[in-house]
Amino acid sequence: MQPVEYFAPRVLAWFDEHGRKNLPWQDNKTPYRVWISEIMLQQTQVTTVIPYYQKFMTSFPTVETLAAAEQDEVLAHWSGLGYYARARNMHKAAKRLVDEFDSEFPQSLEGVCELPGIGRSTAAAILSISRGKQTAILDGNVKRVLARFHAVPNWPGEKKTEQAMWHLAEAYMPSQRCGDYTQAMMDLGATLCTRSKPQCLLCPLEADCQASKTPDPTQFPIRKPKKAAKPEKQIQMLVLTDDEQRILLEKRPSTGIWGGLWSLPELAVEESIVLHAEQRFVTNVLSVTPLSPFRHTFSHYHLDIVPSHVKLAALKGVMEANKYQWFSHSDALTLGLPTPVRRILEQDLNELN
DNA sequence: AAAACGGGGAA
DNA sequence: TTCCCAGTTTT
Repeated sequence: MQPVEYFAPRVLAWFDEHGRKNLPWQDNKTPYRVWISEIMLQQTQVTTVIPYYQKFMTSFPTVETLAAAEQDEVLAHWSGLGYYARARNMHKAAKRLVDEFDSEFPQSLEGVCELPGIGRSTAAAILSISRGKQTAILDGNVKRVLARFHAVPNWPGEKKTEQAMWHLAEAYMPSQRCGDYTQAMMDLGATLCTRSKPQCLLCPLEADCQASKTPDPTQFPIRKPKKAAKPEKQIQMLVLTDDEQRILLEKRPSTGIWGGLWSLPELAVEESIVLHAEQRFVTNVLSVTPLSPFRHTFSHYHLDIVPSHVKLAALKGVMEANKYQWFSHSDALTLGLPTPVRRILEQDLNELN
């Protein structure tokens, strides 16, 4: 592998040849103009940002004009870009700059990071591009370039990994042409070292890029570990009715899933409805009619519900007080019911009457 | 349908 | 400190 000091010159030479240098925010690179562009570019592609940026700069050419504007007016200029909290943060930061910093952008990374909506990477981009400071960025583009160059074996979302990547980013940051280097790294990630279909053959770093030596460089950065597939559970639910079309509901325990709500009696899918119901409710089953099964998804598992409509003869035994109760169909729908239970009752009405 | 994105704010 | 979210695009 080539020494660290070869990295930036290659990137800069590529930038001189292929980088973008005529974007609206690339002339008159004041901290204010770079700041606005970086905030807009955080969430949106260059081609979308350009017209927004131009209109924004026409309306708010300076930090003073932005600070003096009404929030509604600022948000109107943001309309369509999304993440509106960032426009609000930006407006707040503009007021703070004018009121507390005499309209001057801070010189230090720490100072810039104090402003709402500006974190370490955005602060570094502003200072390197507008003031030539040697401050490294680590945005999504740079993370991808570095993760591939070193074939980083861990997910960059882990704080340990991200910390290591910050060290890499700072190690490669040159002391000259800092702004061009920042822009070059963003361009490299955006145009060559893309998430899918990277153009490794055109990349100035290809010779020493560890990922490019693997069969599939797009395996880097390592993807976020997807949380384990949700388990699947199955349950039968019974719409038990008596000779007056009333429905038997069961009050659930106050803790756990659907705590305190009224629900339908349940049984395992492999159990016989007739045997189970006749034993549990000490009566005779007159008929069983299947309703449509469906899936209900919780945050942590899928529940496949197999509902049936069951007509019972008069109850012979006494049931636990308060736990079970008969309700007319319309009364039942006024209760606190879990969503799938409400769905079954509505379905029951449609399919049987 | 799910991941990515950079920072804020809740836990 | 660490975790989760916003709102849209991309895959």
